[in-house]
Amino acid sequence: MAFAIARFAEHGYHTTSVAEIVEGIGVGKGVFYWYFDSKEALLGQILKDAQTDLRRRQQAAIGDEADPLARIELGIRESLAWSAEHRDLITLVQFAETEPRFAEALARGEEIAVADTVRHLKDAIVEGRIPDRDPEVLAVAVLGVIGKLARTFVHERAEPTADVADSAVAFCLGGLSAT
Amino acid sequence: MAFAIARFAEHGYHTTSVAEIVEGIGVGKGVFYWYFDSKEALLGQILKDAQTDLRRRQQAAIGDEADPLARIELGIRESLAWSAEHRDLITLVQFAETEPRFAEALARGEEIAVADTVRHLKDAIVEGRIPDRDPEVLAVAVLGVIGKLARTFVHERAEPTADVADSAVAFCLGGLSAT
Amino acid sequence: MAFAIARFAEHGYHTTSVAEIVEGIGVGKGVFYWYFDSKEALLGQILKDAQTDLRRRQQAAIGDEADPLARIELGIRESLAWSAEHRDLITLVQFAETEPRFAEALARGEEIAVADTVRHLKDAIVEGRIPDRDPEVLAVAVLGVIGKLARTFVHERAEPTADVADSAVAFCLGGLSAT
Amino acid sequence: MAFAIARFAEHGYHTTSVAEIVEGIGVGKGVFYWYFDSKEALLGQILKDAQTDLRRRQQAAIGDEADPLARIELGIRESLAWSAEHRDLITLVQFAETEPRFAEALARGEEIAVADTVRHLKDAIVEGRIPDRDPEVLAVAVLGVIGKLARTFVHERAEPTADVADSAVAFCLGGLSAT
DNA sequence: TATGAATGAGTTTTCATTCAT
DNA sequence: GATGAATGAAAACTCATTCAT
Repeated sequence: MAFAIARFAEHGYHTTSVAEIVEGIGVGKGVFYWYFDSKEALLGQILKDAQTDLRRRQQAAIGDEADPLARIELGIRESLAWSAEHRDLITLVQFAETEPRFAEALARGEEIAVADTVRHLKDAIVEGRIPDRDPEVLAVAVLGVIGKLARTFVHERAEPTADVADSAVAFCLGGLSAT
Repeated sequence: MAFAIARFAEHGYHTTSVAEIVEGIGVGKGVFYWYFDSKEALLGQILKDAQTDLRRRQQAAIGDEADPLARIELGIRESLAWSAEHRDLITLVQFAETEPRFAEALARGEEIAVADTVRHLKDAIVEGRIPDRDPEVLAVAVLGVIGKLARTFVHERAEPTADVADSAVAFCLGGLSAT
Repeated sequence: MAFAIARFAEHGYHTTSVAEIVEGIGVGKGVFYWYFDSKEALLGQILKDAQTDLRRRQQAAIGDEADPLARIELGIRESLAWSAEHRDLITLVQFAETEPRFAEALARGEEIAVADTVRHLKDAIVEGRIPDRDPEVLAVAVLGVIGKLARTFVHERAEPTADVADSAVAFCLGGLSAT
Repeated sequence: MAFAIARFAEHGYHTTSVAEIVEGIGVGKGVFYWYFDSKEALLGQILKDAQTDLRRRQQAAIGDEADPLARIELGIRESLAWSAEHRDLITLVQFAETEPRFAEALARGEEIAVADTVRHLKDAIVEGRIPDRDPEVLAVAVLGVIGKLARTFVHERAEPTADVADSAVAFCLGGLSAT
């Protein structure tokens, strides 16, 4: 799977053949179809694992932090850190969203991510920390900032993610607080 | 081209065949290759036209507005309005970014979009309207918000774009002003 | 036709499209089909004209020469001279022989060429100038020498055909006289 | 390959499709591309093998014969015998010479064939067996006789090759000895 | 378990030919 | 007489998937 992720991200899903993948890891085609029902199933598995892993990481990072805005900040930082480690997956998700058969599966994960953020935002609104605006829109805006910054600045092994993370946090918290 | 854009966005670029396109518009296969060198060239042309059109629209909307933050607001609103009218193109761009051969061409357009925004941001910083932070990062964050909101909320013929636009503007200006 | 001959010889018959030809001479496709029923008919016409022209030239060169071996020598020299002027046609004939639909038409021309030579050879045999061997085989051998030398040494605008012609004549007359 | 050779020779290279070939031998289309990179590569391989095989046969036939003219005679007879067994290849080579992309590869084989013959001729000249004329032209003339006779008289499974071979040898040796 | 030759439907692309203008 | 856009059959080639070994 690791090899497939790298190839898909580098060459594109459709332009990477199963032959290329099995050749790259030095096994026969049969072994591929032993582990995956199809090429499509492989990508499905990759996407599912990615979403699961990111969410687990975010939850672990947030822990039992009580402050909702602090929870959002921790989520943002963890998302960027995860993105830095999994650049290829970002690309793959972006592609998968453009084909209906994959988009469907992704939509559920996206909903969960939005729901997580919405929960924090509602808490913050209730506590009077941020003005009362549609939390769903705000959540999507935050995810948009993170995703785009991840795609643009989090290069393969670049360390300076810290600066970008600071900016991202400031921008998002500022945006959320705007009246 | 209009038909191809719709099909590509709906079914995916690779999963839409040239046969499907020409059949859909009721012409022979040869006519496709009379107007386009290849399927790849068709998408290239679509992307190029899209970027050109969006930029023209933004510039027209901004006009000679003197206030840099107002220019950014106008740009955001126009981008969302354009996105509402060209949902399919948003999807196509998203896909194209994931395949190297298309990504290259897109990169130039993206650079221009960022540069446009950076110019406004620098003006705003000089005028003391927003704090002095890396304008490139801020510009990308703004584009991230717009893109994600466009993809998520600007459904095919939904009118309520106005609300989302208000939120987007508030969020972005708030984010830019954050210290 | 001159342009088509050049293109066919340079790129091959099948790899040269009608579009290429009409574009090269700056006319529309319609005009091509006004003068020729098909691409195949064009090549057929070219081949026919070529055979006719070569034969006319040979007959003119031979004139009313009485000596049969002198007639053969004149024919050889004229063939090589003609080949020098029509290198492209040599290539085209060579190709045409390899496709049944063209080969048939060529066969008749070839038969005539062989028959012409055979007549001279029979005269020479009757006069005791050369030994009595199968004149058909001898004729073909002579044509083989001429054709191969033409293809190999008679380059586009090379003058030194004279040397080659001398060698060809000597070789052929020697070969015919061999016991 | 054997089937392809037969079809190409019978119908022409361009007018024989890959589909026709695989259908003829009762396999799927993919198997063709498993063994050959392209239709072009198939012909390339056929031509290469043919040249290699013919040369091997000639060398075997000539063995360590000391007399240069005897070597040439053996070469001529072996070439005609080989041609009788591989009529189709003769046709294919003839076609291949008319398309630049194949002609290039053939040219090297032809050079070798000429060089082989030139070597014998030079020996014969040094030994005073034949007059001192340009051995390259003589070699090409000999190859022309062999090729044309092969194409014309060596029909599919005709036995009477012996007569033709005798004539060919006589003609060529006579031609070489001509002053 | 593992291999990789084989399959064949499906894809992009070409191009001789036609015909409305 | 000319044009060149349009046609669509046919070609080369790809590749996810299968299965005998």
